[in-house]
Amino acid sequence: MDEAQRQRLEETTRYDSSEVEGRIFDEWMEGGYFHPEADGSPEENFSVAIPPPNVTGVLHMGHALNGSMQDALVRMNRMRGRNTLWILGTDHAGIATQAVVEKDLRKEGKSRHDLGREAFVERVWEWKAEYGSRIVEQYKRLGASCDYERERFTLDEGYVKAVYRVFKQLFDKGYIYRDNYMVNWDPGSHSAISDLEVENREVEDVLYSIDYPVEGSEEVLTVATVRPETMLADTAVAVNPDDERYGHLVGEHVVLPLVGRRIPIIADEHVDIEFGTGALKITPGHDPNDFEIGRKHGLEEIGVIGPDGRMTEEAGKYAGLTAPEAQKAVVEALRTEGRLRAEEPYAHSVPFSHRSGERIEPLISLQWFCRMDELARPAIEAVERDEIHITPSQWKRVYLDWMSEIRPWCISRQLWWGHRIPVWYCDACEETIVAESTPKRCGACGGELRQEEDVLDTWFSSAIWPFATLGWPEDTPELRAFYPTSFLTTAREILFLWVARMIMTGLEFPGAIPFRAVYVHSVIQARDGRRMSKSLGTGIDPLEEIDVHGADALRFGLLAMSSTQDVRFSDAKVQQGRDLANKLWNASRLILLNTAEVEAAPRPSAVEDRWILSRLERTIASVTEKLEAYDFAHAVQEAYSFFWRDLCDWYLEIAKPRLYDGEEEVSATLLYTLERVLALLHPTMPFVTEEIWSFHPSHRGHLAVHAFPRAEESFFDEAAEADVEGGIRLTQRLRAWRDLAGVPAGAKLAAVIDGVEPPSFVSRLSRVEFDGIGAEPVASVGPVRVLDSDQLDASAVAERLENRRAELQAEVQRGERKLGNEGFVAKAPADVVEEERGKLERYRTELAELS
RNA sequence: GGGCGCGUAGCUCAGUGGGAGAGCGCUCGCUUCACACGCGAGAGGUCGCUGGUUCGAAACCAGCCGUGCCCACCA
Repeated sequence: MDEAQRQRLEETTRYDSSEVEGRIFDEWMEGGYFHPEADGSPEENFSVAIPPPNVTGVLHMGHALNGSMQDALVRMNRMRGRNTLWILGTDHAGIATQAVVEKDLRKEGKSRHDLGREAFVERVWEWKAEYGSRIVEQYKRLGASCDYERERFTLDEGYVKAVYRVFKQLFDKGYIYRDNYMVNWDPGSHSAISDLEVENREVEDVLYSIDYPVEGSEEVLTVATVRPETMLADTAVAVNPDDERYGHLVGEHVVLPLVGRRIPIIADEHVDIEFGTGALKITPGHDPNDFEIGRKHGLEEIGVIGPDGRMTEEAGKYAGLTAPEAQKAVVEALRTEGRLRAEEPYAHSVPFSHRSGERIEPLISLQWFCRMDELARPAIEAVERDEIHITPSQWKRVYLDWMSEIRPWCISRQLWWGHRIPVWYCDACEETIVAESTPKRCGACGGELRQEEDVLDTWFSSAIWPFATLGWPEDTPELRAFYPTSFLTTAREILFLWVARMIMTGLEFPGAIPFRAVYVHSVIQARDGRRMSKSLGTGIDPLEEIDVHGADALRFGLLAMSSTQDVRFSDAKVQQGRDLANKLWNASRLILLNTAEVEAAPRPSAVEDRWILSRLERTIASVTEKLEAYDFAHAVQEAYSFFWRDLCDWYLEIAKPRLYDGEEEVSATLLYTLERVLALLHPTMPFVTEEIWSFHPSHRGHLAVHAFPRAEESFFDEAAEADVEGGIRLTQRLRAWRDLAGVPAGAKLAAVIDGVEPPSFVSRLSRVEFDGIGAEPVASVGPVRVLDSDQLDASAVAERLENRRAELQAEVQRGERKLGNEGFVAKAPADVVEEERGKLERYRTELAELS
């Protein structure tokens, strides 16, 4: 520490994160600490693939929490000397990004169709170049020690190669196929989406009962529906085969009102006899259940609603109306014809697009699918056998349950931004070619080729993130050094969407699990318990928190508030983090500005030195263990408690006289303790610890690459802990006694010791002199007999005495009752009984002394 | 409909078989020479309800009430 540094330390009584963080981050980058060479094996190295944020995204609280957790483990392992890679990148986020750019275009009064595909995609790339690095910069603000030199993007040239290789191989294996099938059509993004991108919401609809006349009979079949407009596409009415009411009608026909089409009455066990009238209209073209039933019975599939959400030509006179308009018109027409038997409010859950928020329109369309069952099998085994360990453990069950019922995945999207599906069609000979790079002409007939228009689901490319980012399918040094990665932290909402798929592709392609452990973290809710969301206005911006309180404060706060269950965002915890950073700074000032010029080393010369070293090493052991078990909340709170309570409140106060005397032993011990505390806290609070480290006499390189402490068990010292903690308790009791007896804060009390001499600090910290003479004892606090003086308020002392007596009597009663219970004495473990006896003895003795 | 959670101090949360904890807030007292983003001392809880198991339950079991999330094709 030079003169300038000393001066800065002396003058700065408050830690200012905003002055420090940018500077420190630059130093780390210049040091190149986050950019490892691709050496060594995955077993000895440590690597993490960041869940790639959307390129359109801005850092939200989920990223901040997830990043804080990953960085804590990444930094700890880097400090342990492991070759550590935290790979970062962004996801092209097909729908989201396309939507952003289309919105821009609309402001210019244009649509993507005005530009044409090529120009539009070009435009998205321009947008990406300008805004795509925003979130990466925001991760830097958090202090995330990612390898920013290896940043990847899911549409990088190399990444596209990986995606195409995967597509081709899955196609060749027969897993990927094209089919006319019912899909979730999202009218908002104008694309099919997968089952996982659909969310069900409770909706108040109207349930309409409609009479369908039975052909050649006076009977009617009444069906119930919330979507009467789809009746235009009905191709059957189904009843349960066991339904005695309708047995005679199966095989007959009804005449579809408004349409006049003759449709059969069929029997299918899917129909619930109890629901409504027990007759179900079948619309294979617009309902997933009806679709299944229709395929089973070979029914015609009619589509009356088009991809634009409007009625098609098939809908006859309703063509051109939107579905809701058609619904109104159909209901009106049915009413006029007297076919509408009933309408009643009906609450049920309805699928909505997770992307656009619009109500899903089930449609039959020609899409690409991927069969998942074969891919799932090894992915199930890997988790069952704990080759991939999921924490908290209940998510293992959830994962396995979902995987065991996995269904085909619709992987095509009717978008322009994304990986265009590597399939080419020859119109001349109807050949379909799947290739990893663009073929020139049709291999069969030499004809012109036309590429599939659709792109792949964004999650198809994120599914290969852990190995595609390392250069697969090439055999790169990165892949050899860092795959499989060490662990993955994630929000549970993408357990299926992403995590499960990475496991499947990892096992299928590189042939190994993508990570050894998965940690599912809590969701941080808004302060009021609602979910944080932009649309609700409940979001809390992590960058604002960083601006105001510092990245360290936010990181500490998020880790401290995290849990295995969802938690509400706690400003208090962030503030606790900020206070901790400030306290670290000031405790360090006390130490660094007052220690003698000695080497940092454990040099205990008093019982309190042995105590603090014991507590330090125990804390290191415990915090490390908790970090490794992903128990971040307890890890940081335990470190906090050791530093603030043990080190600052007690040890520093006890050690001050020796420190000011320039004693070498205490200086060495303090510098040693500080060094280890800084290193221990660095993974969670990297900035403030790095900044303080630059003033520490042991400082050589940066703390980011300094050794992480390993607990020295030889310093564990139960005897010293018992002595000092006894002294602490006595000090606290004396202080409390003074306070309650009305003694002025600054006054010194006279007393004598009756019994074992307490540790020497007790007298100073409690402001009680133990060499009093003359006056009469007026009270006992443990072994201390407080002597009478004019500092004492006689009535307060008497009251205090009376209160204590009452307390003790209650305690004695409790003990006697417990030990008088024969069952307890006979059945409780001996040590528990012994402890009870000891306590009772002590309380009786003290009570006797008071009388 | 199935599954998984949660209900502990005013607030946010720990605690999983032997006398209720933390942070914040609150009260009282401190310009004590690192820090008022501080120091010292306090108040505050029949651990959702009812039964059960146990010598002993906040914790284990059952039921109920309240609440959240995930999955699911009853129109």
